[in-house]
Amino acid sequence: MDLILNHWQTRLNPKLFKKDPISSDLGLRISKEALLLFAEVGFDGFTFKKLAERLNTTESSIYRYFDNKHRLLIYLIAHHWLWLEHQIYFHIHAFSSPEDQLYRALEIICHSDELPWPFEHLDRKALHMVLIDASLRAYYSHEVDLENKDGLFSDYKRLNHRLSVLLQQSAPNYPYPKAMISTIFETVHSQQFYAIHLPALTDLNRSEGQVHQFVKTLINNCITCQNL
Amino acid sequence: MDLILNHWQTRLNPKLFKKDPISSDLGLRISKEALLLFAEVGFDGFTFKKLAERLNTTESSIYRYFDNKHRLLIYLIAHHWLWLEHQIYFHIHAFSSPEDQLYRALEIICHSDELPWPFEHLDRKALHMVLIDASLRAYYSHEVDLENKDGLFSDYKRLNHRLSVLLQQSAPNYPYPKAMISTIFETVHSQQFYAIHLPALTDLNRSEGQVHQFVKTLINNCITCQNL
DNA sequence: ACTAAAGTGAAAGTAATACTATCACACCCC
DNA sequence: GGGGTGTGATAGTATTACTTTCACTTTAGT
Repeated sequence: MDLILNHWQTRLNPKLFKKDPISSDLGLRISKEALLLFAEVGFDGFTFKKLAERLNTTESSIYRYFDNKHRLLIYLIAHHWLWLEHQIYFHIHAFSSPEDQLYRALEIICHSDELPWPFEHLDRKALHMVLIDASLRAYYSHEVDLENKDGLFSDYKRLNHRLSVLLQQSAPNYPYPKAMISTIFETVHSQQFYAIHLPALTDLNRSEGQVHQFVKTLINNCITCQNL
Repeated sequence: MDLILNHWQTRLNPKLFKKDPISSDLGLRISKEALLLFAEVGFDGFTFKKLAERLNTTESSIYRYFDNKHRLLIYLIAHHWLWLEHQIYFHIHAFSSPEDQLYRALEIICHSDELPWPFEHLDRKALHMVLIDASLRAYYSHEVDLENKDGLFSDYKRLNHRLSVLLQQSAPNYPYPKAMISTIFETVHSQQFYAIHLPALTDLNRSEGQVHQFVKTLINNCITCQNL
């Protein structure tokens, strides 16, 4: 397990943390419990103090690992993008056409819940809820530019880029591949958020199958309809 | 001017404020300056104290009008949805087919910058920036459910509903009209956010014309391609 | 012109948050 | 047995998000 952890961990941007959380038992417990706490009380309700109490440790100890709760959130979410990218490239290389690859990628994105999950200390379901409820907080903050400069979003951006390329190859005349892919990533979470909290805004329910159908149609239309 | 203001103001949900901001000079100054401050420092940087200083008044006076900065933000943004809805229905009734109506509505949504603007005390450009930078904060909060119950998002939801109906009429076989419309509303702002802060995620620039092209293609594909 | 009510400003206070700093202790590895 | 590394405990600061109270002024009603 340490091997797996280290393999993935080393691919995370070190600027996400002050001290590598997998380098110690406390670090692992912090990331594990932080994820559960985020899922439970949301981004606004999350404080280092609450987290410290749950772990029978102190705020100062947590601050040794993470600058603030915002970076901690980005750190947790980065695991999702990193793993998603790996799974996508693991599963699509068998397909030869970029189109088939893209559709397979969409399936994986929409059913990420059901994939194997290498980070044993991070609860998959909790991460999924956090992605739905709080992932937008990860980049819609007043520190976006700074954090972007530090490369904190590079995992997400790289994945976005790779899928854009596939879309471009599948639909050479479609002019907005990047915008389409980022829209899809956002949509996958926001539609689930709506399904839970603002159901008037969507016809989808929380089942990922429906979300998958929705975004598949989006892509399908890009590829088959070239009537601009 | 008071007449115009009152006409629109009365259509805003009174739960958005504790005391009607247009009922007094201070109230008007608060909403006016709050908008500018939001645009300047973002949601996180915004405090009632800063606002009070700018207005040469006190925090307690502001609290007489608004419960907290989050509701104040929703209050400001509600003006946009209300006015957008009115403009859309003013401009589309000349068209007979739901399809034409929908396309015209898209134009209006994407070029809302250039519409006349009835709220003289609220800076249109600042509101536009706030929509791009902070509008997601309006509903992605840990109080969504409560605020939704209070009807704070009803203007947005109603607009969403009306356009969904148009889309449904234009593309009777398309199964996800609501999801498509909410995706479009979100996209119009988020793609502009990306263009400014995370340009790797989009091929659009900030010009609303490009955003318009992008979402028009989305709708166009729904209507013309029925290959599900 | 007198009164009551409403609106505002000033000041103080509370609880919580987001940190930072210091020191003592335990442990583990040469 | 000494020197780092990791942790816990305590304390402290600045800021935020509010609430409360009181005094003052303007306004509205008769």
